[in-house]
Amino acid sequence: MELPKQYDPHESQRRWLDWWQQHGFFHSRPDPNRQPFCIVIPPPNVTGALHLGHALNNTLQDILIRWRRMQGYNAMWMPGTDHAGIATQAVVERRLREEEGKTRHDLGREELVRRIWQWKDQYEARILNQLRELGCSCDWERTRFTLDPICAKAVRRTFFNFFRDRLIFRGKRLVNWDTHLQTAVADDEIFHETVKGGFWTFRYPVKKPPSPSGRGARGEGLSPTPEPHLASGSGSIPPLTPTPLPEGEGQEFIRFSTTRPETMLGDTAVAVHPDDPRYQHLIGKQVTVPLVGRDIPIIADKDLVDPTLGTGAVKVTPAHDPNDYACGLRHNLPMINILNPDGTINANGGPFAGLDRLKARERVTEEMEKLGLFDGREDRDIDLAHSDRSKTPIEPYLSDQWFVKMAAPSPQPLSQGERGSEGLAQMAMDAVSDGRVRFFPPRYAKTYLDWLGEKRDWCISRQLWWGHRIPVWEVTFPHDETFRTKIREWDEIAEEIIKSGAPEETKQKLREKRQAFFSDSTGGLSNEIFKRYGDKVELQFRPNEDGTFSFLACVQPDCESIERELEDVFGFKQDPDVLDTWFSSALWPHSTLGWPEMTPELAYYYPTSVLVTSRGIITLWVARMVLTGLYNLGKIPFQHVYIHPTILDGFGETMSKSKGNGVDPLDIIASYGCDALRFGMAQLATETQDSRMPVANVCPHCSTLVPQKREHMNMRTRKVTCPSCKEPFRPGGPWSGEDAEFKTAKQASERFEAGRNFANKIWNAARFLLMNLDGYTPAAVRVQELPIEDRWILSRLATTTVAVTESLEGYHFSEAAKLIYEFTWSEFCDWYVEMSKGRLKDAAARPAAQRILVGVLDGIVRLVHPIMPFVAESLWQALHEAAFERGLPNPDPAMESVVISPWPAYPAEWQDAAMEKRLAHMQELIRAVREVRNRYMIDQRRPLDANVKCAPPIAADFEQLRPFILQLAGIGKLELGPDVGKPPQSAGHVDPDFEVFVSLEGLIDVAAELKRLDKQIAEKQKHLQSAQAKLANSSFADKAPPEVVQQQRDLVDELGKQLRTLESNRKELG
RNA sequence: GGGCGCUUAGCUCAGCGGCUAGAGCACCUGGUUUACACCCAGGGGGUCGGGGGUUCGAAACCCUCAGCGCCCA
Repeated sequence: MELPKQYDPHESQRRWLDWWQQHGFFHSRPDPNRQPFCIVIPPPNVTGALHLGHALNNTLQDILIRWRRMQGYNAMWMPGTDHAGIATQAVVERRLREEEGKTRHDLGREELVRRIWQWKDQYEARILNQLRELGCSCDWERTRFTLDPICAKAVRRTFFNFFRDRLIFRGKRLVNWDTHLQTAVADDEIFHETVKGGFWTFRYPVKKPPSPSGRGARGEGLSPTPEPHLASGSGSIPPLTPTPLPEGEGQEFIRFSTTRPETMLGDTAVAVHPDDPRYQHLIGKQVTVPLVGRDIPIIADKDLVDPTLGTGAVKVTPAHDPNDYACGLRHNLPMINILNPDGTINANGGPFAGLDRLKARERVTEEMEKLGLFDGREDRDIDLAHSDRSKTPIEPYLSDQWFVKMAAPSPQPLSQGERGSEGLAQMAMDAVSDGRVRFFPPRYAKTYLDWLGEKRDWCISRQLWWGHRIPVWEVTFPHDETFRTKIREWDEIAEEIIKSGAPEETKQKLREKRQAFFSDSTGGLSNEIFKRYGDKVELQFRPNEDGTFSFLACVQPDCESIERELEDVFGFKQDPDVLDTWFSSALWPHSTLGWPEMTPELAYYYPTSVLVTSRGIITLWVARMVLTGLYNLGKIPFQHVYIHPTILDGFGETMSKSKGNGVDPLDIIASYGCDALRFGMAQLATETQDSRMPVANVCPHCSTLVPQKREHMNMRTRKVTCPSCKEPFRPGGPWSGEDAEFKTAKQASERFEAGRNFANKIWNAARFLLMNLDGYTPAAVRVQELPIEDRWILSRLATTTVAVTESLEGYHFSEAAKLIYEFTWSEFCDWYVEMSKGRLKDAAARPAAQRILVGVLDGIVRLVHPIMPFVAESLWQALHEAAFERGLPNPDPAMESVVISPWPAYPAEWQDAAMEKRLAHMQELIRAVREVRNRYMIDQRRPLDANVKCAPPIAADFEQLRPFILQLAGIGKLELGPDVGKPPQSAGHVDPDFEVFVSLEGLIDVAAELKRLDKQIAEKQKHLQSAQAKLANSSFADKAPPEVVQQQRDLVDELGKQLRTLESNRKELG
């Protein structure tokens, strides 16, 4: 049997992808007799195609899955995709704008969502295909999507339970508001950019007789969390009539600076540092906000104010700045919202209402100047938050949002999950602190714990149309004092009960109390709802800012008829918002397995074994999966979290399709093959955080790699001239469509050459074997009976196998790849295969040599399979023909596919360090002779004579290895032994255990040889001196471990000996 | 501002208290020996970012400075 000369990765990919699939090797079923190993994929966004970052993430998962499958685990890799709410909607909306000039409002909710589903179908297919092409051994039959009915049910159930347990609430909160898209965006959906701005200084007049204000009363306190006092609408704040300024001497002012003058319209305090002597006398006094005529207090706040900055006084706008917001909560300040959702000033801005905020900024400044209260402006660079989606500046904005409570006492009696009196965040922190969930590398646990430790409530609502719609229906009632009191009473009772008591009993009590309340209240509606739907509907009450009240009804999953009745019969309306994408992703490890149904899959595979992801989403995703897993099931979602590096481009920038530096894995596969891509991915998975991957454009005319330059990114360059063939092309990037004039380059990176070459190397090693397997007979191998070279390679194989296994256990993918590469290339191919060539021609030695060759190659193919499955399968199948029964130490009929073959493990006693040293002597000897031959440019075919002076045991080894030494070093006559002399004209090499002299009669260049010897002597002397200096240092001998001291002594002896030899050689020459 | 990292050969990276600091690519020399030129043999190339400290001993540990990246404010 003969293989082609070169490995063809594409042919291999074509053959095995379908074949694996047809044989169902990737499908797993629950089997109580086997141990599961399960990974859920981090579901890629359907926003766009995968890039190399995904290739890395998924290759590593596949390596783990394939390896564990070989180890006999029942391995299951759950695939799927994520709907990626805002990102996907934004992409579709942008296309709508560009291609049809329409907005989402032109289409309407239903039609827009339909279009996004179309987009999703297209990209989901593309993504899943990319994963298949990467060789991912996912259990494809189980593929899920975060918006599919199975996942939706889990979302509904979780939301309902949270709602029932009072862990979800609606409140006014300061959010990152995208005025362009008119939605709140999460913290991770914004980026900071320094822009040119200003720093204005103003002054407010201090009122003389400080008037006690009635403002600042507490909120109603009916909501599970205290709400800040909300003041919006002209009813609750003083009239917007500019007050005439106090005249005359003695008028005091307080000066402050701001980067956003328009926010003065919403100021509700001025803060100073409590210890600042300049302002002591002003604390507690009032100032007037001139433009709106509002009196506000001067307060002391040590957290908000840094007395060393600016004037030491700070205006406080709680509704429009995060720090001010916190201050407002501390001091119970009113929160005045001055913005409309589109970023224009609302009615609270009085005369400025209707102006865009930037226009208002100018106008406010002008008006203040007219009043003589403007003290100048300076230029300043401002670090401004921008929306990732619309690229417009973010406004901190007070709006209605839904939240999950992170710190509240978790009312466990009502939930099915784990007990945790400290709240959801603490529960998730404990799982990592006590080691139930382990991070690899461990330092990433800090990111997780620090973030959860802040226990910030999780804003889960998004003003979008694409996503899981919030399952809450609302109906509003007018203000009614009796009703209000009743509700408060009921609410207090409910609170009290939730905080204490045993599960079932409590639930029952709560039902009774509620029943009692409903039956005698004016809430005939709620009474009716409760009677009709029981616990299918969870009702809550909420006082609104305007004095009205709302019923909020959360409906259990699978109750569509109830939802319809609520709307049609009772006049409820569903909340228009959808849930944050991360809400559904947070459930991924159990929703994909069928929760809330207790499916066989959930019982068997959960908790999963390991989660593989990048550090960017430890907080957003990993933490929340742990949290919901514990809440919903009382169990962690995964035992290990492996965090892999982030791939950056050659300039150290993160890869992204929009920049044009994000490489499509299919481009790499096209250039180098999938095995090469995967090997490259494994290679760069070290413990570092980032890995650079310089990107090149592949010239579409001549395939030359043209390095990407910064100016090629972001579609800034349309034409590049190939330096090799001089033809023009367009560099790779986020272009929409083809260019009429220039072909567009694919992208590549030479870092994948190593993998391509390695695949070819293994291929050719196998090719060599297969050409020499005639007459192969399987037989058990008894290591004691083998010659030195066989024992050496088996020792190396056994040692490598253990090391590879340990590397994978510790998620050291790069180490595993390196070990397999070095063993295969530098030991098996470079030495063992070379040594075998003679033996294969020797009828007596041939059968044993064949067995070892086949056995070792079989081991290599298995070891490399998780990383390079295609070449592994090709060779596995090729071996079937010539050596169906194979394996060490006892041959067995081979498995149908390498995918299901057992992971190698060899007898520990095969590992023999002494044997490895003995062969290393031979390698050193051969290298020395080759070096002399190269240096003197002696023809490869001309035999050289060599004398080797060494102790008898070493000579005995060399004697055994004589045929290999002659063959590999090209030696004609070889003298061995302790009494062997140095030929008169010769070049040599001094090793601690032997000296070798190559006879160079008639060839020697005495001057060159002297020069070389002098260099060697100088090196040895330098080394000897440093070793002697160490020993001369008395504290070294005293404090260093004895074996280290002895090591140095031996080194000094050895170097002395070598020096004497070198010097005598020199003397003979000179 | 806080945190996590990074800075080692021309490039991309290993090494993370003790042999003369390594690999791949690139570079130089020589090679059509029927496994492989995606190859073989050999070679050159680094005061391990700067400074200070701990230690018998530091690329590695600590401090500090400079530069870079990311995350959180």
